[in-house]
Formats: sequence, C-alpha cells, structure tokens
Amino acid sequence: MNPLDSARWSGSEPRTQDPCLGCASKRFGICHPLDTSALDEISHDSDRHCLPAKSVLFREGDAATRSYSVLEGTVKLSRLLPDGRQQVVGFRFRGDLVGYTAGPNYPFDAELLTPGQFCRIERGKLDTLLRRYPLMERRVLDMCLGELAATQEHLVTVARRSAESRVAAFLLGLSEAHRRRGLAQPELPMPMTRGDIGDFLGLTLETVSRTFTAFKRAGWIAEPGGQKLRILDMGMLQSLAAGEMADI
Amino acid sequence: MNPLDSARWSGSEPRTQDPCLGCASKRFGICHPLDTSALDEISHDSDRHCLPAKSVLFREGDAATRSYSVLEGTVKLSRLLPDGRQQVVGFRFRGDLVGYTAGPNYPFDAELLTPGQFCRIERGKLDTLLRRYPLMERRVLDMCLGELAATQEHLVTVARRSAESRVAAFLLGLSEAHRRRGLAQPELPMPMTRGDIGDFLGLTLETVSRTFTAFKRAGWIAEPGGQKLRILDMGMLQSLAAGEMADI
DNA sequence: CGTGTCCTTGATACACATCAAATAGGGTGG
DNA sequence: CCACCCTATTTGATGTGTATCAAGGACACG
Repeated sequence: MNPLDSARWSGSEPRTQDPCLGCASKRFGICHPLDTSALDEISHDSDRHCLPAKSVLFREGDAATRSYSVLEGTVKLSRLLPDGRQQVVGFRFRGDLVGYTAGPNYPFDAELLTPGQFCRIERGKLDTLLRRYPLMERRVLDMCLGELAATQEHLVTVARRSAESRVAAFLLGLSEAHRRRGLAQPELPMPMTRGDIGDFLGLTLETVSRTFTAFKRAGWIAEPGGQKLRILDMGMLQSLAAGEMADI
Repeated sequence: MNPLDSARWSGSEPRTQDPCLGCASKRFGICHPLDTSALDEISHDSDRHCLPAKSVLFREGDAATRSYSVLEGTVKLSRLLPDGRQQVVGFRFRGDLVGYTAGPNYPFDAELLTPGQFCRIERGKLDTLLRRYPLMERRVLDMCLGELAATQEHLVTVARRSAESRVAAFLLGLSEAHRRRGLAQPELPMPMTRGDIGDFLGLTLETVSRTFTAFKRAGWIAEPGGQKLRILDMGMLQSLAAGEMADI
C-alpha cells in the first residue's frame, strides 16, 4: 500500500475528468457507491467550500465536528511536537476523506498546500448518513483500512530506510498517487517544500535538499520549475526505494 | 492515541474478568455491541483456537482469508524488509482484531509471543456478518480508526524522538494497554525480546538494551525476571517520552 | 552438562543532524 | 520594469546519536 495514497478507487473504472459536481458526484470519494436518492440527501447535508493555499482546515486538538471530502487540492496532515518541530503524518488528495477520526478531537493539523475545494459535512450528519447507507459506511471502512495499510508502510520507510531510500519512496508514492487520479502527466505537481518532505520522512530539510540535488545530478529526476517534478529513471528510484545502495 | 493499544472499549464499563466465553462474549472485541441472536449466528460461523507461543497466525503475502479476534495472548505484527531485517508494525492484545485488512493479502506476519486463544472467522463470513449487523460494522470501523490514530502516533515516535524517548514511550504504551484490559497489576507482563522492541521502535537491540540498563540504574524501572517489568517512576518516563532530555 | 537464545557491555564508524551563510525565486509596491 | 523583501533552497563545515562489530555472560532447556 502506497503511503502517500490511502484512497483506493473501488473497481477499475477510468477516472472521468468530469467537471466536479461536488461531493454528490456519483463516482467520487465516499459517495462513490451511492444511488441517486442518497446523493440527494447528502447534497442537503453538506456544502461546498473553496479555500486558498495555506488555509487551515482544522488544528490538532480542535473538537472534531466536521469532516472534509477533498474535491481538489493537496492537504498536509501534521502533528506538532513539544519542541516545536512537526511530523507530517500524510498528504491527502482528491477523493480522500479528511477529519473523520477516532476520538472527539482532531489528532493533527490539516493545512492546504494548494488552493482546494471541499465538501464539508458535520460529523453528526455524516454518522447519520453512514447508518442510513451501509454502502457508504462500508466505503469509509475500506478507505480507513487503506489508510492504515498506507501508514504502516510509511512507518517501515521512516523507521528502517536510508535517506536516499526514503526520498525515492516518497517520489514513487507521489507519482503513484497522481497516476491513480488524473491522467498520468509527465510533469508531477509537487506543492510541498523540502521542509514538508523532511517532516514527512523524518529527515531535515537539508538532507532532503542534498538528496534531491544528488538525484538530479545523477539524471534520475528533473525539476523544470513551477512546483513540478519529472521522474526520468523510475527503475533506479525503485531499486533505491527497495534498499539498494547507490554510490552517488 | 496509544500506539500500542489500538482497541478502545466503547463506553467506560469496567472490564469484568468473566471467564472467556469466546468471541461470542457480549462484552468482547468486535462482538461487544451485539445482541443475543447475532451472537448465536457468530458462534456458528467462527471457531476457537488455542495456540502455543511462537505460532504463526499468517505470513505477509498469504491470501487474507481469515481474521482473528484475540481472546488471550500477545501477537506481534511485523513486516519483512528486503535486507532481512524486520519492522514490527504493532503488538495486539486481548480484544483486538487481527488480519482484517485492505487488499487481498496480509501485509504483515502475525506471530504469537505468548500462548494465545483466538476466535477465527473466514473473511467472507465476517463480511456477511458486517453487512447483517451494522453495529458490528460500526465497531470495526471504530477499531480501525483507533488503529490508524495509534499508528500515526507511533510514526511520530519513530520518526522524531531519541532512543530514550522511544523506549519510555514504549513502556508507557505497554502499561496503558494492560491497564485498559486486565486489572492493573504492578508487574507488567512483557513477552517481547529486546530485538522485538528494537524492531518496533526503529532501533537496534543493543541500543534498546543500553537504554533499559540506564533506566534500571536510574531506578525508573525494574525487571524482577520472568518476562515481567515494573515501572517505578512513571512521571520520569512521561517527561522522557515527551522529549525532555535526561542526562543519565 | 552442553547448547542455543537472549542479553549485556565495550570500541569504533558513519549517516545524518546541526550550525552557518550564500543564492535563487516569486511576489509586491513604487 | 526594477528594487526590495520574504521564503525556499543550496552548499559547506562540523558534531553526535545510534549503528555496527565484537566478545563475553546469563539463563533455560533437553
């Protein structure tokens, strides 16, 4: 399971890039398995939001009263540590559900890295919907199992792999997450800073920067600018992620 | 959320230490919220198993055809890395559900550290039960959300904390997990080896051993032998886990 | 009593953190 | 269009926490 991509589209239908109809778009996110009447009800209970980059959806410790289905944009989930550093727990993309958690308070901050659109729904209403529509509850359970597997995978990466391996694994994960959603563009959008990546991988931003430089010099990736990244040697990144040492 | 204790008993009822009636014990594990007729059906679909220490419930990559509700014993979940090392993803105790995962194959090994008892159920049958009993599905979702939060918490520990902090956090988590279940015994059972703990915390067994020695010398813990551990200065462990440095 | 497994302890090495400073890029206002 | 500022990035020099390598000791078990 890809640590950056916890959502799994059920079935294998190609993603249509239909204009986004909101949460109540039949083929989208948690609403994917629902019929028309259910979608109608959801439209009543939820509402659309557009937010600029750097907006905060919620903060660690806030009462977890709302959940967000991501329609567009990239979200960073992070925990603050007592010493002021942060640990990025994950990134979320189109189709993911954010903020539906165990316990009464959010366990992490959720912050936008890009402008984004969301379908926002009150926790209580979502619970009611889940009771009413078993298919939806089942879908949420599946997404949760997926997130769990992804987080475990990421745990392995952080606990055991070298800096090189971690960065390679991150790039592959990001690529996979985007491939799953939109059409596979050769240019991968990468809105996160070196600092974000470091906080995700358990490295300092300097180490991340050095590793990116090394990968670029070796010709395995390129950064054409504009928050974009291009993977030039996928195979090499795969061997690195698997743990084979490169003598750069 | 405690990274060693993903299960959360709903409500706050004190755990009765009733003789274990199997999975179909009303107040237990995933069956906790069910009524009598549901428990009857489950009794038909599942069966009890007793296994000695070091038994393997399943291996990473096996077809995920069965799930196990832990009635008694400690289970180690671990992933094998290409270089032969392992990462322990978590420990599971009484009341936890093991092996109900996203995807068609188990993503980790499950191995007994102590003798154990389990309620085993076919994946397909469990899925059917979940469809039939929404309360049970809801309970599984809650447990999954709990596991997710616990794994994220553990991720922070492994990615960001010093060896001392990690070991302190591990001991506190273990203590909490046991407090939640049985009566709080002063002697904490600790069936895992230094190697297991190291593989859980992203440390080598030598580092874990040194840290235990230091903690014992400082008088914060004691090991009376027989796989038991006693915490003598909970407060000190808490400050260590929170990240305050001790000059041992 | 031997053998295997786990644990402890010491000496040394190294990958990455930390500290420091220069450079690049992107947006804003004059 | 340019000057400025702020943030992100790069690069270098140095330090250190933990891994690694190595060897001996404790304990359980047959």
